[in-house]
Amino acid sequence: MVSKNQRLPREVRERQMIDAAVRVFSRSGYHTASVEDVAEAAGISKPMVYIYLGSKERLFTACIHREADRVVEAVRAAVHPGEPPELGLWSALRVFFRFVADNRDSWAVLYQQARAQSAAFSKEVAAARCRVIDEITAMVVAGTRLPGGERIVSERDAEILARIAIGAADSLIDWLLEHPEESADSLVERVVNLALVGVERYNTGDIPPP
Amino acid sequence: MVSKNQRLPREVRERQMIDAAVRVFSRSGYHTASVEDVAEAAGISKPMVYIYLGSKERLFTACIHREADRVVEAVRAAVHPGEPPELGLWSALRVFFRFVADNRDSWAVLYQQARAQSAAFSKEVAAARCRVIDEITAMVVAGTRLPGGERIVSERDAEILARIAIGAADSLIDWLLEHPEESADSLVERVVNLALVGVERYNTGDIPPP
Amino acid sequence: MVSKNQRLPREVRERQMIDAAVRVFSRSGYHTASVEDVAEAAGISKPMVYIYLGSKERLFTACIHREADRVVEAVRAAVHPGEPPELGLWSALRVFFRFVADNRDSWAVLYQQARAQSAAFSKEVAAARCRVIDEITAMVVAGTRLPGGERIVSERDAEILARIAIGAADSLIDWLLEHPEESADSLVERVVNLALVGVERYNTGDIPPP
Amino acid sequence: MVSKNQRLPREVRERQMIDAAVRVFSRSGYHTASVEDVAEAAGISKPMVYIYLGSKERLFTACIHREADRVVEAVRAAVHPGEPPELGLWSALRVFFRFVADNRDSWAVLYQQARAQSAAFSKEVAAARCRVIDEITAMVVAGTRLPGGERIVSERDAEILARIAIGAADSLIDWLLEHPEESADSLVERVVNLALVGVERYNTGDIPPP
DNA sequence: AATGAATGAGCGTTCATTCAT
DNA sequence: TATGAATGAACGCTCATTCAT
Repeated sequence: MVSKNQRLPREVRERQMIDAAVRVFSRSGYHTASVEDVAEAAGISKPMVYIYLGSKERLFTACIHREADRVVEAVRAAVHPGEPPELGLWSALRVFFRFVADNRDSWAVLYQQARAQSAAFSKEVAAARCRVIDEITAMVVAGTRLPGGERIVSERDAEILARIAIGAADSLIDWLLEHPEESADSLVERVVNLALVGVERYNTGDIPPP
Repeated sequence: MVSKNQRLPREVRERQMIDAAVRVFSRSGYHTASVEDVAEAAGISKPMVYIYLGSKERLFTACIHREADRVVEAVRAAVHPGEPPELGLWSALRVFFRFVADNRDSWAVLYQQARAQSAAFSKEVAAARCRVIDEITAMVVAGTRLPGGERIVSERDAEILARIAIGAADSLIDWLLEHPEESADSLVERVVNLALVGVERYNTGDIPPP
Repeated sequence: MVSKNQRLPREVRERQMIDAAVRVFSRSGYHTASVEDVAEAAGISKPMVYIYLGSKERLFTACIHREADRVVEAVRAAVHPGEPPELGLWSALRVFFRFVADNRDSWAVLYQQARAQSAAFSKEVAAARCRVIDEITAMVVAGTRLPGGERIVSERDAEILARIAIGAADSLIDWLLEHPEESADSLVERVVNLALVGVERYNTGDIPPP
Repeated sequence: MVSKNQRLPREVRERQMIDAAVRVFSRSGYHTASVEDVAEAAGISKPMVYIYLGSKERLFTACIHREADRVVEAVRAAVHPGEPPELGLWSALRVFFRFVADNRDSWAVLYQQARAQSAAFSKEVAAARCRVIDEITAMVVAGTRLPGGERIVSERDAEILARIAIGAADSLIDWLLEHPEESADSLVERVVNLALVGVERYNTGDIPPP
């Protein structure tokens, strides 16, 4: 660990703190984790957290903001403008799943911890979470447009699909943890295949439309 | 409000407490809610909670157990033995979605709160949550069997489908809260239609297999 | 254990309670023991204690009174009026030691517990303890009178001797507990012999008067 | 009173706390005294006690350790290596009595409070108390050796003598409290004289060997 | 810039005590 | 007579937060 009492530029210190906070909040939960725990994990003293971030709540908010930025960025980077939209939808979903699988701490803070706290906890937290949802929705909208540009799913349905994707990703993370022999990619493969199986069965008349 | 200091049999009081606890834990989160809050919501004094349930943790565990029982029971009741399995799958899923939508507090405690607390919080809580997942998995397994009895999805894939259903239901609950004009049933309708749209597009070649 | 809900005369119930209380207070200490513990040990319900004794403090006081009576009685019974006083002193001391050794719970409540509570705990407790001290003092006074009736130790010195006897008995009880192979009688034998050794050494000049 | 919120080095504060705790525990008893009481007596706030000492039990243990050190040190300092053992015994006893008389709070905590708590309270407390007993026993052993070096009392009897000394000192402290006109020294004088009286009477045949 | 020292406020828990039956 | 049901009050302990250096 780095030696104590180092003078570091504010920006660096702040990143250290948020890194530590994401890790700690993810593993212990927002309330169980103490500010002391975070400071210790960041290798600094408690008052530093207050000097830089102001309060535990603001520290948590900062975590949410940064992690929301990271997901949004990852998803955006996966949608290539020139690409045929359908492929874009699938590859973007793959990127999103992979992000969730590869950044469990980030996701746990952003999604599970943020939701478990009282809804009125912070308007800002809700807003940041919304940005992620909106981004995924936008991705779905883009990916479900026909080549000609017409929509085949309404805005509202796109939202629903986005939520399903998010919920599925969140829920499957637990499953991944319990099955270490699977990877994020193999999981996506399975999900896609399952969709195709469904399609097949409809085609063959195995499944009657409900 | 009923007059205080009523002498009620233990069984009744205990149910009142758990009812109140589910409500309070769901809205404030496990750590934010104090035992006093729960007692007040149940119309009794704090020591009663300890006399009957022993500790905050045991109170929470009791909530999880009871709510897990309720979901499992609801899903089981929806699977009718004589029915063709495919219909069974759809109707059972519908029942599950409706349960989640109609019992937001129960679900929030059972799923969101239970997950947000550190995994080591209580073995029992994890076990109770598992029972729900297993039940849904069993339902999916039953519903994805061909009429002849052969399986078309592996055990593992059935688990994945169950998780997707759970995650989707959980995630869509937020969406329902933000769209009060929709009902659980109309939501399920949308989800089913979206699935069919996907099928259509595959059939027409709009969507290439990924 | 006796069957519950028996109607017993007050006197009997009260004795049961005090018996139980002495046992419980002695083993757990006054504050650590709860009224519930005492009630349970007596095979009755908590409110009974309050109906009969009124409060925890009064229950404790009752214990002290009864046990003080018992010591006083035991010591008195050991002092036979006709007996030459010197023999009386020794035999009474022996009786006192034996009582302490044979009634550890009583003594622990009467002496150790009563002293450890704040001095202002109860005037009555102090008074009851005083009765024991006074009784032992009287015994010492009687035992240190010359055959002719003249005193060889002052009232004040008799008090001191009594205190020494009490303190020694109390302190040696621990020693007895740690040496189960010794009995109260063998211990008294040792103490007496030690006194004689001291005398011998004075006589032979081994020990210079301090 | 000193102004609040003084920043003092840990070592100093810790001593203040233990000083206050000894005083408070001695006067109110371990259970009756609250940590708040101790904090107040030390002129600090409650959390400080926990930051430095960790728990009420550890605070009490710290008191026992420190006071045991003090008695042991006092007794050791009184035994001068060159001195003839017999004189050593008497002077060391005198020092011990004086210590007990001059440090009533210390003694009450070390002996009375420590004993009144359930034996299972803390192994450490029992161990610390043992150190005192052992020290006094060693002193008695040293003081009852003949000039030539031979023993005249067995190890076991030395232990008994030590217990008697301790018990007598403890018991006589109450007597001293009730007779403020006496001092520790005058009390020791009385005790020694009483021993001599006994010797005289044996010599003159007034007291028959029991 | 950085931290050891310090505290106000609150929570989980217990217990002596009372009420209603 | 006897008890299950119920509570007010207090205590041990923690933690977010601030002050003084």
